[in-house]
Amino acid sequence: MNNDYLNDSDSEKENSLTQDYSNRTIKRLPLYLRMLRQMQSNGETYASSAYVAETLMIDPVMVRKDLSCTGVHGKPRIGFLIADLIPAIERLLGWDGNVQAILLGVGRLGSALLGYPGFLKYGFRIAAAFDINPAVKGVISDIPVYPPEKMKEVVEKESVTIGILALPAAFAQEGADKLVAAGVRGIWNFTPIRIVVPKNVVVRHEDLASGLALLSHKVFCEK
Amino acid sequence: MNNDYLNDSDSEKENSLTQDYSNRTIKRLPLYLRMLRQMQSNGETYASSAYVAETLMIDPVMVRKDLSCTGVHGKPRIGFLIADLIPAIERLLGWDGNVQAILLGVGRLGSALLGYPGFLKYGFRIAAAFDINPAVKGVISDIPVYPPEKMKEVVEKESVTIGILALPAAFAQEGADKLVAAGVRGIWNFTPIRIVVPKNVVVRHEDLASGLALLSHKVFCEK
DNA sequence: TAGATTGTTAATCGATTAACAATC
DNA sequence: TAGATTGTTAATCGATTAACAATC
Repeated sequence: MNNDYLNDSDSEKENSLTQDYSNRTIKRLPLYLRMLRQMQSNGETYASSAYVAETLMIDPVMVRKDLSCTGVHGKPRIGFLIADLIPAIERLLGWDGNVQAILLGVGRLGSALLGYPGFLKYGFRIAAAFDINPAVKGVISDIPVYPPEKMKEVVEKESVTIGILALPAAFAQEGADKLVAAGVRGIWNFTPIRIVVPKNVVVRHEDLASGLALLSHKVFCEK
Repeated sequence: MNNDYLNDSDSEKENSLTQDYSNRTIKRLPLYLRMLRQMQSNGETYASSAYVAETLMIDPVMVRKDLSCTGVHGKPRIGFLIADLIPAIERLLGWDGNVQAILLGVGRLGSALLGYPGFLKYGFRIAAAFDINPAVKGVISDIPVYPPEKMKEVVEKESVTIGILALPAAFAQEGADKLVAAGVRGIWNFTPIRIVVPKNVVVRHEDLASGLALLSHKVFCEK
């Protein structure tokens, strides 16, 4: 059974026969990246797994195993060369190029995502946003908002590869279809709907409810 | 090693000796809940695991196993009584009472969360928000915004149990300390910082970067 | 050298999937 | 009864943790 759509689809196989990094490793890489960048801007040259592990509260063995996926080798008694590690992680995440994205649905969540400055750190740029409602046409947070008809044109002109779905649930599948038709290769889905897409399109389902479920279950139902 | 802080801390043990539902099950429960509510509002009485599984694209065996945690028993050839399942899931998630929450940091993400109407479906209510910046004082999306000094007072008066952390990274730990001092029992952390809290406070780290990492790795680095 | 750190292999743990019995 | 569906036990798979060898 295919579980790609779930928020934490850590258990997939598909075409990952040769990869020796797990999904959990991939999810931790941004933590390392953020920390390493900070260390670098503090003037540090090497990072030891013990130090990284303690700061991020992760087991040091896991840190070494995760970092070994980058291909960078640490030096015993010294640690890993930060200047090597950062680009290696970026490459592993596909964050080295300039990834162009578009956003569908400029509601509350959509606007928040448009204004989020962090995406650039991930080599990400939201090239444009789209909304059916003509009232939101214009420019929000320096990003132009167009009607959906212009989607394909923008995707082609700007080489957009990622679509962000922030529509009301009722329009989720319709929006996904439009994104696929326009030619995106990955969809970051913020709706609670499991959208159906062709096999060659990757979907990441970002579900706030599942996170909240875990938190409130632990607070109210345990101990 | 304690991994509670990670976005997908699916591997914890702690005080869950007697529980027979896994973290992954808990994360899936909101999906079932949403679907069952929709079915109920469509006038349906029973839900079969096969139908739920197909709609949500989950293995039917897993659906049955997940639903069995609720204590509700399905009837062979018929399915599960929706009217029993809904309150059972709500109880398992702690979503049956009226959970009061407060939000720290009324920036872009914070405002989006304030305006998100979905929380009420999860039995959640944001009672108040707090921000150091006096300029944002007032009312946003019908929710009052106060200076941090009022936090403890509000937590006590409104029986607040959950704190939502939507501050800039640099103030994350400071904000967490304030939430703990004010008496919340759980923190939903939207900053990329691993905050340190006493053992009796539950933290859920909601990390968009990890989701994006998985998506872009699959799009750009696989196949 | 001694000691700190890396990096790998084996054991364990948790979650999913497969097989199948039970039930209406 | 026959057949569809539930529900449980065993096998498999993936990820973490433990143990320890290798290296500077």
